[in-house]
Parts: sequence; C-alpha cells; structure tokens
Amino acid sequence: MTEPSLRARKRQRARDEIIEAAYRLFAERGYDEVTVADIAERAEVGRTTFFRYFGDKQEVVFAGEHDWLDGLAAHHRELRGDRPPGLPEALAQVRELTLALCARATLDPGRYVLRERLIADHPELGDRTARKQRRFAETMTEILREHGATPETAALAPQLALACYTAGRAVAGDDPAALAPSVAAAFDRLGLLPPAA
Amino acid sequence: MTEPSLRARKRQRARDEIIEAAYRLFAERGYDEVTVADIAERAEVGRTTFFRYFGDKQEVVFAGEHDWLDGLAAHHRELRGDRPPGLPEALAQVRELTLALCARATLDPGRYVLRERLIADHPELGDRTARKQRRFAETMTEILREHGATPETAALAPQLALACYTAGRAVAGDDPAALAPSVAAAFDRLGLLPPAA
DNA sequence: TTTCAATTGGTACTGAGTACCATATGGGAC
DNA sequence: GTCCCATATGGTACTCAGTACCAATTGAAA
Repeated sequence: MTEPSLRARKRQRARDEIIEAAYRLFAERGYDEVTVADIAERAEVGRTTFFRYFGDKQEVVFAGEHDWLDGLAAHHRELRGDRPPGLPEALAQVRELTLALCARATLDPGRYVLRERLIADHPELGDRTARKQRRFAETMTEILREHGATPETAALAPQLALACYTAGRAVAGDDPAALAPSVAAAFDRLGLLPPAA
Repeated sequence: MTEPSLRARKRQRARDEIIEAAYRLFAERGYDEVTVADIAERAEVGRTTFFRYFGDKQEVVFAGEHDWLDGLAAHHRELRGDRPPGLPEALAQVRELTLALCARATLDPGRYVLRERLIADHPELGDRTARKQRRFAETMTEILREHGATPETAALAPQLALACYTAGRAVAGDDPAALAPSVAAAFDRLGLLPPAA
C-alpha cells in the first residue's frame, strides 16, 4: 500500500480530531449542550469545515461505522455462494456479517458505552441508527439477490438479522462484552439452521 | 359515551386541519419546500400553535399512528395469555397486532401512498419511522414479560415481527393492498408456528 | 356575570444547516 | 525552485426549526 499523500493525511487527521473533540464534549456536557460551533472550536477548525466532513451533528456520533458498511460487499464475497440460497442459507451468511459488525462496533469499548448512552438518552439518535441499519439491510438484500435468492428471501433474511441484532442489543444493555454473545444467542433461538453442508 | 366538550371538539378540528394542510402542501410542493409557517398559515393557526399540537415537523407525517400505539396494550388484552408464552406463542400474538397495524396504516390508501413516498424520498423520515417501531417493540416486550415470557423471548418476538413487517413492506412497495399479505407471507416463511392449541 | 383555566398567537431568541466568496495550500509540470 | 491548478479552508450572511415568554382571548363552571 502506497503512502497516502500529505493532503490525505491532513484530511484524516482533521476528521479524527473532530470526532475526538465531539466525543469529549459529549462526555463532558451531554449531546444537547454541545453545539457544532463548540466542536469545531475544540477541534480547531471552522464551523463550515465541520459540515464538510460530516453532513450533520448526528453523523459524527456514528462516524466510522459507515466506512465499514462501504466494505460490506467485499466482506461478503469471502462467504461463498455457489447455489441460490434459501432462507436458512441466506440467514447463515447474514449472521456472520452481523456478528462481524458487533465486533467492529465494540472495538473501542469506552466509546461504545458512551454512544449507547447517547442513543438511549436522545430519541433522534435512536432514529438515526435506523439509517445505518437500513443501509446494511439494503446492501445485503442486493447481494443476496445477486446470488440468486428470491426477492422475498433477500428482503427477509437481512431484516431477521437486524431483529436478532436489536434484540441482542436490548438484552446486552450497554455492556460491550455482552453484545456479540447476546446477538448470537438470538440467532440460535431462531432455529433456522441450514441443512448440513 | 358523553359528547366531547366544545373545547375538545375545537382542539380535534384544529389538529385535523393541520394534518390536512400539511399533507396537501407536501403533495403539492414536496416535504422540503414546505415550512412549518406554510402549514400553519394554510391551517389558519399560528406557527406557535402548530408546535403545541406536534413536537416537530416530522411528527405530523406520522400523526394518527401514535394514537393507535397508545391503545396497543388494550388491543393485546383481547389475546388471552394463560401460560407463559414461548417464542412461537409470543410470535403468534405479536403477529396479530402487526397485521392490525398494517390494516390501520392503510385505512386511507391515498395518504398511505403519499406517506410511503415521502419516507422513501427523505431519509430523515425513514429514520423517524424507527421511533414508532421502537415504541411498538418496547410496548410489546413489556406486555410479553407481564405474561411471563423470558427477557430473551420478550425482546426477540417483537423484533421478529418488525422484521417481517419491514420485509413485507419492502416487497409491497407503496401498494396499500399488498402490505398485509406480504407481511403475513413473511411471517409464514419464518415457520415458527406454535404447537396446535 | 364573574372568575379561572386553557388556548391562542405574537415576539424574540438559539442553533442547525446552506450558499457564497475570498484566501491559502498541497501536488504536479516545467 | 516557481508557476499553475485543483482542493481545502474559514468567514459572512441567510433560512428555517424549535423554544421561551407574554399578553390577549375564550370556553367552562359557579
């Protein structure tokens, strides 16, 4: 991999500093008591610049996860799909990606806890998680269709995965270590296993 | 039932007129091109009054459905729950309420179509539907727990119902007549039927 | 009729998000 | 190095959502 240009490095650093500043301020004062101007000031950029990196104030809360979703298709290629998947096979594939998403989300436990608290305390942030989940589901649906799944299967399997994710998340509370196991348990309870390969 | 007071009737009428005005304007110009001031003017109320009836601009899009959710617990009482429900039984119960919600949502087909289009075109409205769904799930979870379900079952069953709802909705597009059948089909494909009573 | 609580609409404010512009800066050509 | 261009920056000014406050109106009940 070639060294990124100075521009690219500066850009990445600015982005990181905005996220850092935002999370620090949210932790100190709470989401509502922090303005975009505050974040920009702390990150030592202009208010305008903030909006060049993030579409809105909410987006900075979910920064990072979007990038992972961009690579979702690539992540899935690794799971072979020789024959058109029925619902059990599709679900098994989506299950792997869902658990990978859990692992990714809890990489930084401290930030995970803070994010979960922000989401729990601010309905509009709870709403916003839906956008991420919609994108996950839409991408997965597309991939499943490419692999020959029926429209119904392709639509249902990702939604079932999200159901297990959300239910597991609810059971786990804001404990990062409990997330993946709870989600996996939810999948298990579905009892929709593919026939042995 | 006693006649509602003049105050109550006026209040109801004002609310209805705001909703009417909003939907007409959204249909004419689109969501973004309509300000709250526009809606208030068309409904012949003050801008301040709009915010007394609806917490924000998005809320008026989903007006009516919230009321139904308030009665969710009552609706469920009709479904007897003698013994602690396992996942199949819980799912069967939630299924009924989900289908009732579909019927309710498509009562006014024209408005349903317009709402689905608004949601599809405006991500922030898509996000907002999540709040309604969260409330549905939380209420159902609470009810299931009261009826003796385990925390895991109580958390999972409503989420599975939402998965079937969302998947069915995606398959149905904005055709109101297709919603309930598609959702019902998704439930059927889950194959998680309770043992015969 | 009088009194009280609820409802209303207006004014003024904060903060998110956008458009525009002039400036600065990194990358590449020569 | 230096010249040029595309990119990135920060500031100004604007619209609009949402909130706080207040004075005036109006329904309900005595």
